[in-house]
Amino acid sequence: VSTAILHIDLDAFFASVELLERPELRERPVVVARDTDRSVVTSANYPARRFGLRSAMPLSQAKRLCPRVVVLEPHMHRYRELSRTVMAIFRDVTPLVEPLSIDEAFLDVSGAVRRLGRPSEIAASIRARVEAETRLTCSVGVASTKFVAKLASGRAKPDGMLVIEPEQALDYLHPLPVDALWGVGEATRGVLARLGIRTIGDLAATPAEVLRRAVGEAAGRRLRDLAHGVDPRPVTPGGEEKSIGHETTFERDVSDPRELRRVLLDQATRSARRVREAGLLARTVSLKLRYADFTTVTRSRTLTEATDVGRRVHQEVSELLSSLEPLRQPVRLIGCRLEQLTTGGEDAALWDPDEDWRDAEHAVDGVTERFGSAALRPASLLGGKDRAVGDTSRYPGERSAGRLGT
DNA sequence: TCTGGGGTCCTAGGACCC
DNA sequence: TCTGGGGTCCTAGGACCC
Repeated sequence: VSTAILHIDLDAFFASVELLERPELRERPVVVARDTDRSVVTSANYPARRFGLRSAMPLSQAKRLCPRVVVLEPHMHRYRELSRTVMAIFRDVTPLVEPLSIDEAFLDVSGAVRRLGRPSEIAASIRARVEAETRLTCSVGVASTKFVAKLASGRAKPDGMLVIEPEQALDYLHPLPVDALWGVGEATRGVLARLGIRTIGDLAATPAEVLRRAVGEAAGRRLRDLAHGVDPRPVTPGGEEKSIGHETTFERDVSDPRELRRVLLDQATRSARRVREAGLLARTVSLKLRYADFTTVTRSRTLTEATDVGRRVHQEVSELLSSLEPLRQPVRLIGCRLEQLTTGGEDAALWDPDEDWRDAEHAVDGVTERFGSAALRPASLLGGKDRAVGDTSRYPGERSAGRLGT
């Protein structure tokens, strides 16, 4: 086994991208977040981290900890664009690139060693290229397994590199707290702590059966393996997405069912469009609701016939909402997700999203996208065309369709 | 402190099939 | 007539990651 897996992670990615255009703010504490009462920090630069600001922290708390913090609005399209640039640099080195998220990836460079030198040299040249072409810094962990490489890149931050040779791995791992492991968060850490398991070394010394009872079959085995430095997962590029969806947290809790269905229509339309653009169809539609007290419920339904039509999705998700009515509390968040994506949708390359008038159902999606849900009132645009499709005379709030499981 | 939005994976129970 | 065990699908919920 060679030490040829790289984990590369852009440093404070969103904040760094914003600072490209606001260099005068570099030394000041900066976070990226939508500036609303219920926002959380999505990225904090290093000066902000000195005040204890972290991503996922409520913005209100961040402002309390650091009143002079500068809040910058996110620009997802820029991040996506720079992400593509950086991933392309990685793919120049090897086709074995597995993006983990918008700002990090695993690379298996074992096949590039003869051509490009030792993994640490490859890592150094990638770091130089990323900085030269994007003015962003990244950190690289080099190891013989994915999870040790990921731990190493975290340790190398910011703007650094750390190589962990296979024979050093266990000495490196065992003193670390259990939640350093990928897949151990707050809940699992609590469960393990009650068993006296605090470090990865403790974990390695725990009998498999004890672990299985504590955290379940799959997690138990995985934790034990990782604690022994065992991680056979290969770097695998690509992979189809398994679900597509959108969710919205309201600035103020909402009780009005018409308002909820308006938001659902927008989410259903956008989700279905993304499914179409991927040339896929969705078999399962699911609704997510978070009440004022933060309890969250989901309802889902698997269709007999997969769909990529926004109106169809909206109809399902609206009926799922009906099954929860009357709502026990005002709603804080609502979301719509499409799962069980299958191929068989029309090839996205064959149609132009702006000319999506192949049939009346997709036409309805097009109208919704262009003119908003108000355009769907039978009186305005769609009366005749709509009825031609059948069963689409409903619009948000018109009726409460409680019919399920037919 | 008071909790976003995008996801993935796992568990558990029940239905159903062989 | 009563009962086994394994596998898959569906649904709901939850942990976790960035």
